[in-house]
Amino acid sequence: MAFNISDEALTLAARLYYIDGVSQQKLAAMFNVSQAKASRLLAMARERGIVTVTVNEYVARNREQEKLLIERFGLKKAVVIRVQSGQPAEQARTLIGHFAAPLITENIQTGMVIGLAGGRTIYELIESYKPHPGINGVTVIQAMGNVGSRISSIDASEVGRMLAVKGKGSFLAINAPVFTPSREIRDVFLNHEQIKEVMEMSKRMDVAFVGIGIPGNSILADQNIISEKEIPNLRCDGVCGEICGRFFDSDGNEASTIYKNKTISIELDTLRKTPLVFGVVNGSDRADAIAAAIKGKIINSLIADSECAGQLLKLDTVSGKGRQTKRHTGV
Amino acid sequence: MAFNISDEALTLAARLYYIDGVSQQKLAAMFNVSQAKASRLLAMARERGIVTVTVNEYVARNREQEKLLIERFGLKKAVVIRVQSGQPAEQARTLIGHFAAPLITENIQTGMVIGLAGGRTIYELIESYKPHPGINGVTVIQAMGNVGSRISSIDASEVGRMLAVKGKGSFLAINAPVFTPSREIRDVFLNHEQIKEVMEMSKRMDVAFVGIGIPGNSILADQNIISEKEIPNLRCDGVCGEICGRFFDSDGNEASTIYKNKTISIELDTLRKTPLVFGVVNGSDRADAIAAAIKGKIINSLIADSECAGQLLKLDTVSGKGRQTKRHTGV
DNA sequence: AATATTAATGAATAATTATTCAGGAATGTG
DNA sequence: CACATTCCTGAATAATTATTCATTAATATT
Repeated sequence: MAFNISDEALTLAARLYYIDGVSQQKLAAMFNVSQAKASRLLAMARERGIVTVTVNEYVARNREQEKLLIERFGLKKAVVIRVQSGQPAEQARTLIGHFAAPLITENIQTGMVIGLAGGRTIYELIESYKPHPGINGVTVIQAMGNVGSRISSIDASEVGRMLAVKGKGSFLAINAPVFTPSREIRDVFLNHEQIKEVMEMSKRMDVAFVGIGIPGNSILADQNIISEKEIPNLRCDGVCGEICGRFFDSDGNEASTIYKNKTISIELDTLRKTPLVFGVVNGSDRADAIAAAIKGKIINSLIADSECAGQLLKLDTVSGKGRQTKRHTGV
Repeated sequence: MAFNISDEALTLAARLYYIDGVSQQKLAAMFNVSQAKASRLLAMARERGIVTVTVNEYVARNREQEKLLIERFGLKKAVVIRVQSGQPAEQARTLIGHFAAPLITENIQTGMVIGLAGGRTIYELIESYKPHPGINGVTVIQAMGNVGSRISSIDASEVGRMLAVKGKGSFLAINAPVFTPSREIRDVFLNHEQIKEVMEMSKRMDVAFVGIGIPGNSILADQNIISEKEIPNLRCDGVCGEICGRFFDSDGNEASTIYKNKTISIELDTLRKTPLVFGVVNGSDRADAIAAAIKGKIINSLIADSECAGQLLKLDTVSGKGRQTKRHTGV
């Protein structure tokens, strides 16, 4: 019954299976072992490199665009995942998540403090993230309050929890809504011990991953946290984009909106002081917002799809104004 | 739903599946198709060569031994399949069948007349034989009468039938036992129209595959066609080996035994006139018999395992006598 | 355009492969 | 030597993949 597992034998098994198409069942009969063993032998053959599977290189990243982005926008890091033009957003997000995930692995070490917002692309990213086996403890900070009380898997609190688990670390949640009804209520929350702790810790962030929304399209709009009719007003207020529930103008400075003093989330200034802040984006409708966020130094790195990168690179050069916001006077 | 199947897309799919270990299910979700389609896409990627599976070369044949056999024994063709020493005979036969089968493909063309004996190794050989798709008609001749009336799948009649099917041709059976009780009965069979036809056709054989038995170990002994106590007598008669139920001495000349004139099978002289006659053998107990068959020009080619070939090559050189039969005077 | 023919597709299913689990052999340890 | 531990193993099962089959879409033919 025992079969001394020489490379010779494995090579024969692999040859019969992979080249000649002999099934594991038949292979097992030939070697007088169980099919389970045959499966294991083949796995062993693969491990030992007796079998190699080669796939024509798939060029997942657009290095050219990455280089241009870094040059033109002064980014620290840029990752551009290639997508087909017109590819459904859902697919694009999955691809970004899949191919950008190794970057997370690269940039997260034991002991780090990580700020994390929510959103579908960030979800995919963290979902695909495979921690280095050695990692042993990170601190994940929920970067913004909860968007609605019905928590879905893409919300910051869930995504953060997932990342903390993968990093064998702890998760600091912001147990508060992202928008409060009034400044006073916000202050009540901010003065709460739990939230103060989070805010304190946020100042020690090593890296953060945040999404970038635009008035009409963001996790906030999705969840009807911003009502439809509020959107034109935001535009009037000069809002170009949104990060962690904080709206900013085309220079990347926080805009004066009705939400400004009612927001519970990591502050833009905190992000500005964080060594590495990735904007994680997809879609070709928010190039202005991204440019503004970079200009205002809210983010200094980017994870995006190639369509998005393309739009960004089409903008008037950095010297010029990113301001292309169309002013609406209402709907 | 439709996904224009560019190499690009296939490469992505293949990369995700083969490199990143994404399941077909998930792949299907990513591409918005069914799992069935995912399976088909991957098959397409393999066909198009986007994916290649390489297995370290398994050296199935011992070319060195083949060369030596051809040189030393003056064989036309020799195929030696490597086996591990001590490998169970059953496994050895399967390997011989598997790796020698392409040789059948090579040597069988439409219109040929093929003589075929039975036996386990020949069974494996024919079982593994994959005809060239273009083949369209061969004539398969059962080379020896039936060994017992209980026909098993390894008997010449069954194996012959299988080969005829694969070659899209016809099968000429010998509807008679290999041994008859007397010379007279044999003659009755031989004078039967059906059998005469087979014998006539056998003179036109292009190629034949026959097993080589020894008194104590052959399909005949297995099936108790030769009784246990007859074996010593055969040895006394100078029998060195057996092909198609015909016993021969160490010079490869038919021996005088009680079976000699009671046998219904292709004649040794017919084999001698056949352009290509393969002895199909395995095991290390019949080197003498093989040498004798070659010497007597009953066979001119060989399909064997490396253990068998090794024994054969160990025999005193051709110049010498193959005669190493030990004489027994009884049991 | 109407019809036949071919190709493409996914749901259901069959076939195949990987994994779990429990039992036993081999090996190490007191 | 008794015992614990690890390693192997195959049966059963879970998971995955390939194929069948019926349907629909696309294309060609009249």
